[in-house]
Amino acid sequence: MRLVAWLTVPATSMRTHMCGELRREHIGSTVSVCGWVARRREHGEHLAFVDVRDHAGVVQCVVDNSVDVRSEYVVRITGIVRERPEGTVNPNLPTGEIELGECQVEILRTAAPPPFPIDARADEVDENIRLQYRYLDLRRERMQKNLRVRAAINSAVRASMEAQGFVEVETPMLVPSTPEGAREFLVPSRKEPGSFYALPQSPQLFKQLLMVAGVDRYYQIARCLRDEDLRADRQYEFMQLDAEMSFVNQDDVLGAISEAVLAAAEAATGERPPEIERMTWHDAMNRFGVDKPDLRFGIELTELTDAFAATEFKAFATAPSIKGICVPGVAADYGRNQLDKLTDRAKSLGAKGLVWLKAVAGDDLQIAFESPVAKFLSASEVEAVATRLGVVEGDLVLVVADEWETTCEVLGQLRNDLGRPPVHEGPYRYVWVVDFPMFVGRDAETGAPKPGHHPFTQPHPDDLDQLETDPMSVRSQAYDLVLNGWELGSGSIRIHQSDLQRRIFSVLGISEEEANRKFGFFLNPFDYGAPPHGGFAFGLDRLVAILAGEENIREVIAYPKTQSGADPMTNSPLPVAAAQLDQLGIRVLPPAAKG
RNA sequence: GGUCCCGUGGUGAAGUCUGGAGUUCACGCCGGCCUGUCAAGCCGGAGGUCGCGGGUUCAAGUCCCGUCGGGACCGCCA
Repeated sequence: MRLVAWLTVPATSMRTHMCGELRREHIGSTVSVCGWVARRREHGEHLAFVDVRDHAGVVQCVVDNSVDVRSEYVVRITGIVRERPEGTVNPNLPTGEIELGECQVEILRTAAPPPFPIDARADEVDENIRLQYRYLDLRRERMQKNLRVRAAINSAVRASMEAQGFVEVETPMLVPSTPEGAREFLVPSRKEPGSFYALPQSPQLFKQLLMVAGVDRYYQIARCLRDEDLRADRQYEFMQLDAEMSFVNQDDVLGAISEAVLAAAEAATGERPPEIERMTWHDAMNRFGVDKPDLRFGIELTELTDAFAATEFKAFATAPSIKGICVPGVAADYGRNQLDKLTDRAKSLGAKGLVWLKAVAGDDLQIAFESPVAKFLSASEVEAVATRLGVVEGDLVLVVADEWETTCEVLGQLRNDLGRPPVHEGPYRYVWVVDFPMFVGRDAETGAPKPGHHPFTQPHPDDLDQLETDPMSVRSQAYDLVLNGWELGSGSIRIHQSDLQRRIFSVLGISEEEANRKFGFFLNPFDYGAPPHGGFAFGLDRLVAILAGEENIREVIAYPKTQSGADPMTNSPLPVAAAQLDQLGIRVLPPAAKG
């Protein structure tokens, strides 16, 4: 973190320095600082220590105790920087070697006692109260840091994109409602009562049309809005680095976005991460059981299907896919009760069951397993599990047998449950997940394949032949960027050829008439000359949160909403006056009667 | 739409399982003392509709039902 940059704020008519920037080198100079009273320590009639805080830090001011300053008063203090007397240096404070003496105190504004302490203790305060008094919460060092990490990342992203020839174009906030995708926020039209704009869930349409327009490389730090339920990593409103490029292939896009992400990471942490590795979707599922693998820890899924080819254990005998994970050293921590809970968890994730094996010492330095199914396992099967998973005494082995995808998903979730470190721990592990399947699942009614990314994604060139014959095996040119198990964002190479687009619609079971009705406004402009193009968008809130060591994106958003979508500070959302609704031609239904 | 956790002076917690006077602890606040502290110290004080509503009971912060608010997750987020 470039803390130094935060300390150097130009002097104003009221202050010469920031509180937090004063050091030994300033000894002897007369300075003025402005800020909030962080703490006051009184020592008799004529001595008090007042810690004054601004965003750069705190400095101790020695004042006459007759001056009545209290917590969070806004003050301007003029004094002489001097060395602290021997034995009174505070090594815990960057300004701890000096203090301000002979202080003149000017009270710029008195303050009521804050509802919670403006320091690290507020980390424990009910989040609702922090949000209600967000302006006080933001006054704290942690939140000031988060705001500034965010600003540094935004700035680095802009610089990187511009250095690569991207041009920032702003797209509208009032856009048409689109039939597919996330639920939208609607904005009523006053001039056309009954008609509505939508707030953009992303600038997708507009950025692709900028490619048709010949902009070549577009980017925007764009606000996106989705009316879906909120989570630790999801808000109604969030920011994306949105980008689109012409005359490119997948490598070109990944290269450009990698550059911006690495520049952002360097700005936030001071260290440029190594080149971002790539992994196919299939590898990610096979080894980690998720399409957003957290590479900070092991416990990889290990293939066991062939080892049980001739097993007597019925649940394993017929399963298409058998895999296991080995959680090191925790066998003793899991009693029958917790193991039952793990089994329930596996079942709720879709598995038929879960086999657990505790590694214990066997004969001849061999590993043996303590497990309800141990008696069904042959010596060679035990040997295979122990060897392939690298099991040592005290490990807990979990095995799932099911369809390949279910086996992977269940074990992947258990792997995260049992092994995933908190976000602020360990290295940053970026990974591009590529070669996503073109189609995921089938429509329950029509049986047609459903698009994995969106219906305008280019299939993988090697798989074009299978599009009609074996659509589920077709890979797409869609890709995700993942950091420490969080999906930062996704993108794809788009279809710019009308014949290929028609083939995709046909596979999806969308008629030409329906395609025109639903997507014509988007695709017809392509007939005027769409260049080959592709793009990407990633969530800045998530990137900032991880780089700031926060588990929750609310901590890196100045004014976030609660899980129910409310803002405790402004009390929004609120009812509006009837006259306002009349003007918009809107009538609100009474709340539905509860049954 | 669903599952789970939480709600006690301004703040954080204990008390709830096993009902018995608004009880306790820390911080903050107010007043006093205090000339080298630094989350100062010492003495004194004020401050609560135990989220809200209903029920059971001689008696409810505590048990039951409902409801509101907050959080984690599933669904959802092409």
